[in-house]
Amino acid sequence: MATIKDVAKLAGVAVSTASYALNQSSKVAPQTARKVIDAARVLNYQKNGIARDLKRNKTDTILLILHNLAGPFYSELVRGVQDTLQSLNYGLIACSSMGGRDSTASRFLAERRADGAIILASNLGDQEIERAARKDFPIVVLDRLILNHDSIMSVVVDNKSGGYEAAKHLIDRGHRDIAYLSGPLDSRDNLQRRKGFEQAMQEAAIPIRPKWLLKGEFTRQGGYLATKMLILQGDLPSAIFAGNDEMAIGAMNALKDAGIKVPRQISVIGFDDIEMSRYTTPQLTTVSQANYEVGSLSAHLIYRSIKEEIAKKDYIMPTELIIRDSSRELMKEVRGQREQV
Amino acid sequence: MATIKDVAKLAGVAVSTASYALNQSSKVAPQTARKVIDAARVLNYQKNGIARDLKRNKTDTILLILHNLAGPFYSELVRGVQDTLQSLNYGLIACSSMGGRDSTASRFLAERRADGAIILASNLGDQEIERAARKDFPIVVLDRLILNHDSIMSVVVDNKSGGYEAAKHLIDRGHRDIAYLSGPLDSRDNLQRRKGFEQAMQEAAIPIRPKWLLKGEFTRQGGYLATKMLILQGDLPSAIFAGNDEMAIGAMNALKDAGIKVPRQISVIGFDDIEMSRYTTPQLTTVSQANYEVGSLSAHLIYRSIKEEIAKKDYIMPTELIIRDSSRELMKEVRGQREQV
DNA sequence: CTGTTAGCGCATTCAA
DNA sequence: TTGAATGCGCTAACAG
Repeated sequence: MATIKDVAKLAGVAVSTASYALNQSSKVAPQTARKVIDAARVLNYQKNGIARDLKRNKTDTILLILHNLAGPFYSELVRGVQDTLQSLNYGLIACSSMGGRDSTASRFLAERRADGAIILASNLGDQEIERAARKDFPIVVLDRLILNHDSIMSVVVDNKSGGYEAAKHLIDRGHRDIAYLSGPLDSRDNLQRRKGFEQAMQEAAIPIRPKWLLKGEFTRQGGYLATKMLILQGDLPSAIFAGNDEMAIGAMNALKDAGIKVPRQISVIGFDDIEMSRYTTPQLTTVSQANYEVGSLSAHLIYRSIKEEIAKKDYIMPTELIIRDSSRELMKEVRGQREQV
Repeated sequence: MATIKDVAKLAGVAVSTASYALNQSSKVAPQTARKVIDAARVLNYQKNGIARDLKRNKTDTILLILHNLAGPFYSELVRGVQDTLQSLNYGLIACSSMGGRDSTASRFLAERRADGAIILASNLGDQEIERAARKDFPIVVLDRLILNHDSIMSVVVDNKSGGYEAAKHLIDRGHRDIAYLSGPLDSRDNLQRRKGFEQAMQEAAIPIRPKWLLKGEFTRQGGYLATKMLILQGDLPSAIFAGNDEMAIGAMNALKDAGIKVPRQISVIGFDDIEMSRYTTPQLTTVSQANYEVGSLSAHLIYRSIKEEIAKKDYIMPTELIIRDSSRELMKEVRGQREQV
């Protein structure tokens, strides 16, 4: 590997001159620059980015930490981050936090191989994140609230209000027997969504039946199994509110397998508005989050933190109910029937 | 930021001793090590990974280059890479090649910020890849064939045979009027798939009608628009072979919008077996690639190249036809009707 | 405009 | 077993 020294030597100039020339500094005469550039080409010189980072003490790169690089994740969110950082002239690298303390994410976080990080990985401990964040290494967390830390900003979706809207949508259409398909209990998202659900039920004075509170781990399979159980129980609700779309899809699969028609016999509603939710049969009613905006905002926050133009602040983003075909008005006769039970 | 110097000072030892202690070397007395570890904890010391990389001249990290981090990409492939590298104790970072020479991918490639790269990004030039690859920076390319370079290995899917199988499947079921929905003309994948299609047509002595050769850029929208055009043309084929699933989905949407039933009135077949292909209505017949294996193999190849246990070699992976519901036997009466045309 | 020089933080060699 | 010294490749302050 040719180094800048070799280039300087071949061009017959000092290393610093070569460096200036290679970095398009105006301090160097055009002809000298020419010589340097030529020498670099001849030697097929490529700057060593690592040495550069070490010296400059910055990388112009932001780290995006996902639980699993192989998805499913919010592609709109990533797109928001990607577009924004590109326009700010920052690089973006993504890595996974799978594997605990040995994960690439943990390594990069601890060893500070970027200028900041955006984290969407619930398996990373708050503590680890808090230890990594500093003034010169701001972090935006997307899936949790970490307050009281000067260099950590939280951007969260208003899950509670989203959950409320979703539940209200069902209630307004005559549903009273509603099951909630829960995600992991340690997930903030899940908790908030459920709180919104509970609030709507309470306002409508509908008691929540424990046997219609199921667990599905936010996965398609989890939703499938939980719904299977629900079906086996015999006493089906008239609607299922799934804590996320993946589980809702699993639930619809289970219902389909059991010959139960959605939405004719049972309504299903999800949360997230993942792309697939437009391609299920029937199309899934769900709650949408402004994911692109979340991503873009996160990138801006990191950027402005680095440039120290910003005081720490946290954000709560609104949600929007997307009504599609998997939910519908409870039929009158069924309503009557059910009330007899 | 505390550096190793601070740790050494606090522990009352030399920097080298601190370094050894921190790296679990056996050259240091247990009690000395203890002191160092404690000092590190007190100072909340975190090693500077960049300095370490510079000194060691390696990063223990592999770079995965995707055209667009925000997908859609082959998640099974990424999973294969991810799992394998993790088991080999290598880190994985992913970045996008969007933005041409300013992209993070180009920077990382040129500045060699990793120990090797796996590339699945057709917008990167062969030349750029060739310039980056060296003995100590092996590259695996997945979407193209680059031979004659000692440090570049190609792992490609047998697209031609896949295209042949898909076309044959249609032909065997009585279809003769088949449109081919093409991806970007500079895409090797697309070209090979089409070649397979042409071969099958030729063997069956079916002429290829230029007006049924459409372009869709491998995107859903591209497939949608191309199919819209096809419909407007008036003379519909009895089957559409889309160069990838995204376009096939776009095509099915266009057909649905026009009230044309799949597969009753027209068969559709895709390529890739993306996850969504199981969730379309009807489910999409397509060609599957062993993506997990491709990813895993690529990771192994990089690893073994780094460890210099390997001679350069290229791989062609087989495909498999996945028959679902979007394709079916051409009805006899239609067959007759068509033959009159 | 150009050259000399001092580190960036760390791992590692060589002496002690 | 420990410590002093060196250099990875680069940038940037400073001096000329």
